[in-house]
Amino acid sequence: MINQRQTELLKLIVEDYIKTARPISSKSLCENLKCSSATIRNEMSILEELGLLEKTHTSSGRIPSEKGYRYYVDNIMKPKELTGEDVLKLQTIFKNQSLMLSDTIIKSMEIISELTSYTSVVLGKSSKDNKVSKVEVVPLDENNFIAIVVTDKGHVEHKKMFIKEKTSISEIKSIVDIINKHIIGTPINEVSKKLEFEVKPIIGDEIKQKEVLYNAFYNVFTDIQRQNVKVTKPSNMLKEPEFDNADKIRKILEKFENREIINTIKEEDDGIHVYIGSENDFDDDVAVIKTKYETDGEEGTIALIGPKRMEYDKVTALLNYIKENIEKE
Amino acid sequence: MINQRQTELLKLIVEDYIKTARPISSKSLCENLKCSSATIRNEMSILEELGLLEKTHTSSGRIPSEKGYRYYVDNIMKPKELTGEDVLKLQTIFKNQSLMLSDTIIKSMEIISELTSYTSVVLGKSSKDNKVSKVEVVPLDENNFIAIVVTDKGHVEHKKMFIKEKTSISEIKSIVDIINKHIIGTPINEVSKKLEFEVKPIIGDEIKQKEVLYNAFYNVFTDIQRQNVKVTKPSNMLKEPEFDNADKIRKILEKFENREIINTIKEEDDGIHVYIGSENDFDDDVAVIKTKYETDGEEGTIALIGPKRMEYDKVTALLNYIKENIEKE
DNA sequence: CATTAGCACTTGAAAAATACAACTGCTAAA
DNA sequence: TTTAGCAGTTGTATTTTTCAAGTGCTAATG
Repeated sequence: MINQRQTELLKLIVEDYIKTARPISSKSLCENLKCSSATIRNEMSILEELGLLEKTHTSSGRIPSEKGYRYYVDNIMKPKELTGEDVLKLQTIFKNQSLMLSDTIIKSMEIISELTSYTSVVLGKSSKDNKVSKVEVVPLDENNFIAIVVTDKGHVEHKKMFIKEKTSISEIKSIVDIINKHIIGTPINEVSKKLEFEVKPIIGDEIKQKEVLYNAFYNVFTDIQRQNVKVTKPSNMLKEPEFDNADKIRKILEKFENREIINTIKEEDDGIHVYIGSENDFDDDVAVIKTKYETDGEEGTIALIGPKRMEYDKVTALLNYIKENIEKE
Repeated sequence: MINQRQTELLKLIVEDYIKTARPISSKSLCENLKCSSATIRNEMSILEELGLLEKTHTSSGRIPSEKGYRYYVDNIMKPKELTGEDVLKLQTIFKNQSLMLSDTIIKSMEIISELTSYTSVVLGKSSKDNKVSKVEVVPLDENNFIAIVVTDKGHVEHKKMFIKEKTSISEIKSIVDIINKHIIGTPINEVSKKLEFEVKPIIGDEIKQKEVLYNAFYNVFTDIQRQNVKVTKPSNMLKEPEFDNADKIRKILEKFENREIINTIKEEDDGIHVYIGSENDFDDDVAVIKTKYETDGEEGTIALIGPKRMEYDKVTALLNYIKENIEKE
């Protein structure tokens, strides 16, 4: 454990460094801590010994180490009170009742990205609460059809079907009727099973093109549960001075463009989690703050990505606010 | 006009510079042009006088000027023959008949982006060929409904409607029936007009919540004609050495993230067009090659964005191939 | 007249040298 | 325990040096 003054010192250094991105000297903290620079230097070297501070070179001021940030986040920082202005901006999104939930989430995360000038990520998909409430086929011509599925939570998905042999709409209709009969009211995560074991056998007897049709619907149902990824403004966070290097920017950009890395954002635990530097898959200078959300019809993860030198208190408060508002809807 | 040898010289310099990104010296071209470096220097200074070549400093080799690239593109370059391998990759997309047209376009442009390591942009929207073929409302609860519109070319759009007063599905149905009666078969660009002058008056007499319902549908129809933007891998082109500078990368990145700039990609003229350096809105070191496409149900622009030092011959050939394949579908 | 050899000259890039400001660590005194 | 004072360290910015890679020009050549 570190003492009162050391805690205060660490707090000052972290918060000052977050603001300025420059190593903090002992002299600059005299006023705040009401003691001489020499005293502060003594305390600093203790914190350095503990691995909470680092120097960029022998005679430089101190910066927080990864462990220092972690200590700050876990033990020192308090979530920041949101400003009225910020709340107002977010409320205009949450109050708009004709937005679909998934759009509300995306829009609110875009706002956070703007408020913090970091980068936001939303990983969302329809949850298993969704039950199929309508299955429909619209013919385009004799070979092409559109399959549409709607769930009771308002998720709509569609897919084109191409059937080699000319097919009458009545043939299709009869299949859709069968599917409707068996599938309506089924939670989407159970649809595949039902399709396989209840619908397929029946269709098999009736229609020749069963395979294509069956597959088309199978795909629509799969798509409904697809992870949706939305990344906002990578350039935002890349403006921070730690990324003032073409190669570093390119490396991070590629990660944003790479679905696999983005999928590692997915959060399984409840609560708001902070991943600092080596704790995340982006870069040692990057921090990720994320939280799972789970609500009627939609679930996923929202995350903010920025420099390790992130305004943790503000971001934590904002994410929490969004999570609560999403989940109470 | 420039003579035979000067043309050959300009061609060699442009193509060599595109490959290497280094100024081209007179000596390095001796073998190709079968004359001494002094002769080449003489020719070079003529081309420089004409504004087709530039030096990076007094004693450097030559690089093409913007005008030099333009001359190369307009008068020297011939579209490159595509390799069998490239064609094969693209054909697997075009032959997949269960892809919707808009997905085919996006996927094929992703492939081009990969083949060239530049960045591709697709600006697409459903064309006015689309006629409304089905309008439907699915109820979620007493206050919320999903409005769905399908066109005869297979475009599907949906929107959530929130209605303050509890509304029975039969009330809604009657409106949908009216809309269906008047709107089916109408080209989407005429729907707003019809909605305003034919449907609105009738609804006004029948239902109290007309405003909200009417607006919801109005919005769905508007959305169907919305410009869709798809940008692939900005990081691709930013790997080129001319962008080896954090600030330059950030500037260009922002343009990619800014819808307004992206919308300037839109091309009105037929054919394949090249915009070099100051001719485009991105950066003096950037070139944009784009072409309009227009096909049954979908229209828009496809573009490739890369360094001014772009493989114009290859990109032109690829874009042309895509355009032709889209339009013959 | 077009071409070329030869050479002086220019320049950027890389490496080395210099100067300086901003810190720290340590010692000894309060 | 705190602090004043000072020697010592290091990065950064600036200047200097060196060097290779080119060019432009002149005069000779076919």
